[in-house]
Amino acid sequence: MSWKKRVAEAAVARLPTYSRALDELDRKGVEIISSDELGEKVGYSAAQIRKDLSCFGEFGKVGTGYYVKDLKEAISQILGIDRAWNVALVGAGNLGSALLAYPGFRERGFRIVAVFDNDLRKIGKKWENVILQDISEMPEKIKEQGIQIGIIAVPAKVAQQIADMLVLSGIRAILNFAPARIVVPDGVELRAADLSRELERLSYFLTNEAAIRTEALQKGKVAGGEEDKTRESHHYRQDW
Amino acid sequence: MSWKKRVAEAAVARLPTYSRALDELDRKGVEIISSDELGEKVGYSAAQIRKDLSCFGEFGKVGTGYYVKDLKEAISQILGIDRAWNVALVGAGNLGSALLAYPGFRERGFRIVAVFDNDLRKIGKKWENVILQDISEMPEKIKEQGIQIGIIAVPAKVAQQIADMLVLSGIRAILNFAPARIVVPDGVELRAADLSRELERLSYFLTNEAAIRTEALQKGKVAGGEEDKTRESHHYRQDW
DNA sequence: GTATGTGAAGTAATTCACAGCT
DNA sequence: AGCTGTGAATTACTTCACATAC
Repeated sequence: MSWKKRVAEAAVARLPTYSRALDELDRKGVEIISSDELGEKVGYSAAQIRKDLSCFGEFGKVGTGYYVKDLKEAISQILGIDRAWNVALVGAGNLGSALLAYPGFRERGFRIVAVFDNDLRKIGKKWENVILQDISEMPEKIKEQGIQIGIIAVPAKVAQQIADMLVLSGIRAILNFAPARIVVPDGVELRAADLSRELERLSYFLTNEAAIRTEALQKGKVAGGEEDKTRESHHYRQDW
Repeated sequence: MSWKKRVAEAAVARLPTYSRALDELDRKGVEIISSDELGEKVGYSAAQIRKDLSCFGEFGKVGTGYYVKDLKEAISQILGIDRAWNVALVGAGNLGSALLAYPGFRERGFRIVAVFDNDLRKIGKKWENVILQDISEMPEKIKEQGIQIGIIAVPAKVAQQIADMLVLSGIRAILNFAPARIVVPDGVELRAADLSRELERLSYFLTNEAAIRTEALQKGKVAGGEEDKTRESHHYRQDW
C-alpha cells in the first residue's frame, strides 16, 4: 500500500490510540463518531485526528462523521494488525517472563511463539505454553517459523549481541526493552521501550514543576480554577 | 531551578539517554568527551546534543569538550535523579509483579516502596521485600510515606479509577502501563507506557515497508550499499 | 587547531479556519 | 445546520554554519 501523501511519523504513533478507542466504541455499539467526539475520547484535537487520517485516505462522511466499524477496520489495515504476528522473545528473566505472560500483546494480535534464554536451568521448561529454548537455537528456530518481530528483554550489556543475532536470524523489527542503545542495519526497524526513561521524565517534572507551570501559565496553557467534570471520584473496589 | 531559555520537551526526553551514556563513560574511566563522540554513542547529532544542553546552561569547555563527571552530575540534577524517589505501584498481576522485580528502576533511583492490589489472596504477602497492601489502604499509606510517583499496572477498565485514587492520595506524577487513556487534573503529570503501541508501530513498518523505504530513498536517507563497521557479528554466548 | 554555544535556516508537526459536501 | 478534508499560519524541532573561546 502506498499513501496519498507523506505520512507523518507522529501520525502513525497516534494510530494505535485511535484504534483502541474505536474498538471500545464498537464494543459499546456506537456506530458513528465525529472527529470532535473521538478527539475528546483520545485526548487529541479534532483537527489533529482529521489531519492524521488524511495521510492515509478519506474515511469520513462530510456532515456526518466516521462510521466506527469502517474506520476501525481501515486503521487496523493501515497498521497491519488485521492479522496475527508471531513474535520471538529473548530473555526470560523478570521482565521477559512478565512480557510473556502479559495478555495485552495477544489481545492486539502479537503472539509470542518462541522464547530464548541462556540459563540452562530454564531451557526446556514450558511457560505460558511456550517451551524455553536455548539461545543457540535462535537463528534456526526464527528462520523455521518465519518470525519477523523480536523483543529484547536481556541485560543492557548483551543487548547488542542479541540484536545482532536477531538480525542474522532474519528478524525485521525489534522492540528493545534493555536500557541500552542498540544499532541495527537499514531495513530493520527498531523501537526502544526503556521503562525507566519515563520515570526520569516524571522526576524532571517534579523537580522543576514550579518553573514549568509558570511558563505554561504565561502561555495560558494551564486552566486556572476551571472545573473538570471527568475528575469526579469513583467508588474504589471492583474486580479486575 | 529556572532555565535560561525555553526548555524543549524533546530535549528533556533525550536527557535520560545522555545520562545513561555518561554513566557508562564514567565507569569506563573516560574523562572528557566531545559532542561529536557523545553523539556517536547515543545516536543523536552533535548539534542536537549541544542545543539540548544549551537549554539548561553551559556545561562544555570550548575547544575541549565536556568533562564526563561534571556533565553527568549536571544532567542528574536537571532530571532530579540525584536523589532517590519512592514510588507506589498499583496492581500486582503479571505486569505489576514484573515491574516490582525489575531491577532497572532501582538502578536509576526509583524505589517501589508500596504495592497495592485488590486480590485478597495476595494481600499481606511479601514480594521483593514489600508487603502487598489492600487497595483501600492506598490513600492513607501514600500520604503517610509522602510518595509522589505512582505506577498503574491494572487492567484498562479500572485504570481511571486507580488514577483518581492516586490523585486523591496526593500523588503528583503517574506512569500508566494500562492500555487506556486516563485523565488527571492540572498539576499532576502523566506518562503513558503502553507496551503494545510500539509493537503496532513495528507492524506498521513491516506492512508498509516497501512504501516507506521508497520514500526514504527519495530523500536520500537510506544508505545504499554502504558498509557499517558496527554491524559485525559477535560471539553468541555470555553470562547475563 | 579544536570544539562549544547559538543565531539563522530549514524541516516537521500542530492548529486555524473555511470551502464544500450532505 | 453539521462535519469533513485541507491549504495557510503557527509553533516546535532539527540541522547548519560560524563567531568565539581555549
